[in-house]
Amino acid sequence: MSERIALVDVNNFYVSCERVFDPKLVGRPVVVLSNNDGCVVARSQEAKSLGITTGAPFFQVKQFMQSHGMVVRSSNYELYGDMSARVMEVLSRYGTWQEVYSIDESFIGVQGNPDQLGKLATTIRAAVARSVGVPVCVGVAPTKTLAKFANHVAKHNAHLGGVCSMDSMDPQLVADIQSRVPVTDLWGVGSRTGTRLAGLGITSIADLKAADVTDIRKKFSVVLQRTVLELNGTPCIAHNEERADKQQIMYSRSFSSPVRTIEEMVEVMSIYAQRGASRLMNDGLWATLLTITAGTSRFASGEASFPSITLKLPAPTQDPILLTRLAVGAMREIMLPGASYVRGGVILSGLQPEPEQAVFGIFDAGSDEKHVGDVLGAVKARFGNKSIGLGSGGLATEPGWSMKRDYSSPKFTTEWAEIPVVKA
DNA sequence: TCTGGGGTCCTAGGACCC
DNA sequence: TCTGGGGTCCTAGGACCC
Repeated sequence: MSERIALVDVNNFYVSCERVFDPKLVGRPVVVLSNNDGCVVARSQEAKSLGITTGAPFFQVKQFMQSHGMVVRSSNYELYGDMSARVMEVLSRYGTWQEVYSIDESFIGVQGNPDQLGKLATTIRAAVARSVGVPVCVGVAPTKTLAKFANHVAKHNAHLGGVCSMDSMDPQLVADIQSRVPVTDLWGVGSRTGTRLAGLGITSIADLKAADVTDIRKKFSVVLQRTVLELNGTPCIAHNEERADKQQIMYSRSFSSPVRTIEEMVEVMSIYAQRGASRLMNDGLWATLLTITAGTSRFASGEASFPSITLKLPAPTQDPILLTRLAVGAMREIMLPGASYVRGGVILSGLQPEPEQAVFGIFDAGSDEKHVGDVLGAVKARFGNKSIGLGSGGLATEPGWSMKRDYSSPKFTTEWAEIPVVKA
């Protein structure tokens, strides 16, 4: 009986979600695009085989995709979020603890001898397929870093049937694989660190595993030191079973057409600040810092401008009126009129639970202004997000810069009007 | 013409205090 | 002319992740 960690993740998650509701997509090359239909963020195996890369700008590969009969979808985060919750619920039944690590993957604590662990991994895979309908891979190992690695092995070796439990593997085979897989494929080693490691002759996972930990600590960081320890079987990355409280809430989007005037940017900030305030209320959090940002395209030749400023709020708040007023006022000051902004954002940080003394708006009274937020929230919950808003945030028609989603699938699971109809 | 969004953790350096 | 040392808190920026 040993304690082990399983890392379960959904294969090509967004594409797999689309396929659940549109089985015609099975077996075909499919890609899902980022917000604003900007670039490719998810690809089916068939699309990967045709050479489509993650992050490829859509406009560059559009022709190629059409000529190969690829299916394109805009991202549908409501659908993916709902499907994610279903997968996580199933996984929670199989672990002694669970840490939801991202929208499509979760660590869970598992126990057993090598034989039992292998069977459990297969059982989990079948359970998710049966109750949610998406394919997963399972990696089982003594540490998180190794569980990630095992998952990687499961994914890249079809004959393993989507599971890989390190306890059942021949150690020599593990060593062979680790000497072939580049160190940058490892969880926690990105391209920057990879370049520096290469300078020291460390290019494979096996090289890093054999490196001197104190030397790594000195030359790099405690983060990479932990990775080396974990590769050698010593768990040292803590699990956060209960969701750690959020540290920040960000609402940031690129625009479908550039924003150049103060009037339009005021509209953007007004809407984004109100979205941020709604999220604060949903999460029961109050912000003490407000950051606003905007940016011109990094790919354009025109005048570059990246205005950004952080304001200390007078007291913890979630008030949409105050946040809107401050965001709009600050942006007026720092933006460069005439520059072609392609994105903007509002970040709320210094988050905390309900404070004893909160500030509500520009008046001193308090209760009435708190009321405004509550009423906005209630109306949105009942009639939808676009039903009400303050100032420019209440525009009934979409502004010219708002997000483009030309290839969206319906909200199959979260919108009554869009639930699929089954005819028997 | 058109290149995503939302997070986390760690570190270095400055301000401030005794 | 000489000009400590140690601690905490905060922030900006780097690196990474999906």
